Amino acid sequence: MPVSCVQIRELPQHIDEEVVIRGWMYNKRSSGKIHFLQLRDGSGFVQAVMVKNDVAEEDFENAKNLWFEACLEVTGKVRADQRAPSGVELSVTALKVLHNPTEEYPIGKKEHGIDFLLDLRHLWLRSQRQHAIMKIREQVIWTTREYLRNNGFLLVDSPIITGSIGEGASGLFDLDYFDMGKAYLAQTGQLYAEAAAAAYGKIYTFGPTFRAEKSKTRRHLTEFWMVEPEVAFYDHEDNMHLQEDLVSAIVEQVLLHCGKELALLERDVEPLKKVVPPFHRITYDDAVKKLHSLGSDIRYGEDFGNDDETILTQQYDKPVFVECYPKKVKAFYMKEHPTNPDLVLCDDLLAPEGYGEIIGGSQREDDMERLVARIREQGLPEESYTWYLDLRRYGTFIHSGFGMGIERVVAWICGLQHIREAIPWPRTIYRLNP
RNA sequence: UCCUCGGUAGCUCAAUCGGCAGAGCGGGUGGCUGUUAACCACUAGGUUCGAGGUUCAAGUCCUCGCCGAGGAGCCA
Repeated sequence: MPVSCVQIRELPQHIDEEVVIRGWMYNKRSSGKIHFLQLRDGSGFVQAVMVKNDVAEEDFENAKNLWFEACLEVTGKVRADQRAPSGVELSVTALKVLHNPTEEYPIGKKEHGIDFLLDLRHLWLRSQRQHAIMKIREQVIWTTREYLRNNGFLLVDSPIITGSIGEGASGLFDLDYFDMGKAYLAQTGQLYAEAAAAAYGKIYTFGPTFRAEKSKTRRHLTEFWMVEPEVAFYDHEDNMHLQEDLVSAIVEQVLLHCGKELALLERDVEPLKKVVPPFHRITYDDAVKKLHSLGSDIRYGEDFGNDDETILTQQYDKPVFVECYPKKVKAFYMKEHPTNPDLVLCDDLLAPEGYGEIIGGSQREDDMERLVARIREQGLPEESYTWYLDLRRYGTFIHSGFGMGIERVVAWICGLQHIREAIPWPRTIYRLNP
């Protein structure tokens, strides 16, 4: 019977069988007459044990000369072993070296600095830690899509190259677009999402967005992924329900499917287990009062600084909504508060443990007159918004939506120090490669 | 754009008051049949980011520049 090629993940189903696995050797320990080859194939990790007397002399000699990250095809018998972290080991019977590097692998077994690792991001992704983060990122995205699909949302992606501007002229990347002048990389899909909501009711966009702001913090990337649901006939209240439901579903599914990854990241899961609806709520007005009592010098009418966000989230054991900000610090499309014209019907969702804002949402202004007034107030070019105003001209409707930053959610759930580990190829103001 | 900190071996970092530039990991050689960031012995490895200055003497002090990190602002 020919020996079958299997993935490392499947090894427990092949105990006492002889199999072939293909992968990379990420570490090796060796005695004079026994080699321990640590192998990785993307599906899992396993130790291949090579005993001198059990293999051809040439194979044993070849193993001795392997460099880290050598690509191997290993034949061996699968053996249950309590000493192995995964419970199985491979007793090697034959070794085929598919590629043995001739240079030292630059990423060592001890710690490295962040700059060095980011320069080697293409190799760094091979590490167990980065693999765990990518797995959780995938779970976050998958659950988001699944949740929205199961709840009747239609995916209607927005363009990445746009002619008109989104929320304002600042922070946009521009490029030359044939003979049509400047085009811009989208910083939000929201205006398009509103058009899609008028067409199909419950929709969402999901894609990369771009901010050219020179932000230099652990919460910022110049390119990041955002999911933006937009729902016809949802008001501010419905909107927040949707947000807490979605975030809770994401955390629940990560806890359910990514226990190993969270453990590898040494993430304390107790705070995550508390992430169930309803989330805490506080109005902007009350939040300012609370911050004052906690020693902040924030002035009423200002947006929160990062310190304020951190102080505020430390008061709660799960995510907290901050509602109804002053109109003048928020975007033009947010709906005016029904009883206080100085406020808007919006919410920021702040993640606990100091992570801060992961969602920004609002009910949208559906009144044509007020919306035009707001565009003029903020000095925005009215002519850029003609199609957007059509949404108020033809069957205007109550609607709400929000944007959730995927990397910020991943960074929070994984307990990362910096958002740049939450995306495969981070783009920051000083980093364009790899 | 602003504030703070940093740049020393391939990597992570030491180097006291300005007084012989070091360790761990990685590399090389040898040893070891159960290692878990394996261990033990030996060994090679340096334009101390760059330019200028002070000094008998500069990794260390001064000036300028380059690069990076953290934070502020802005935001998801």
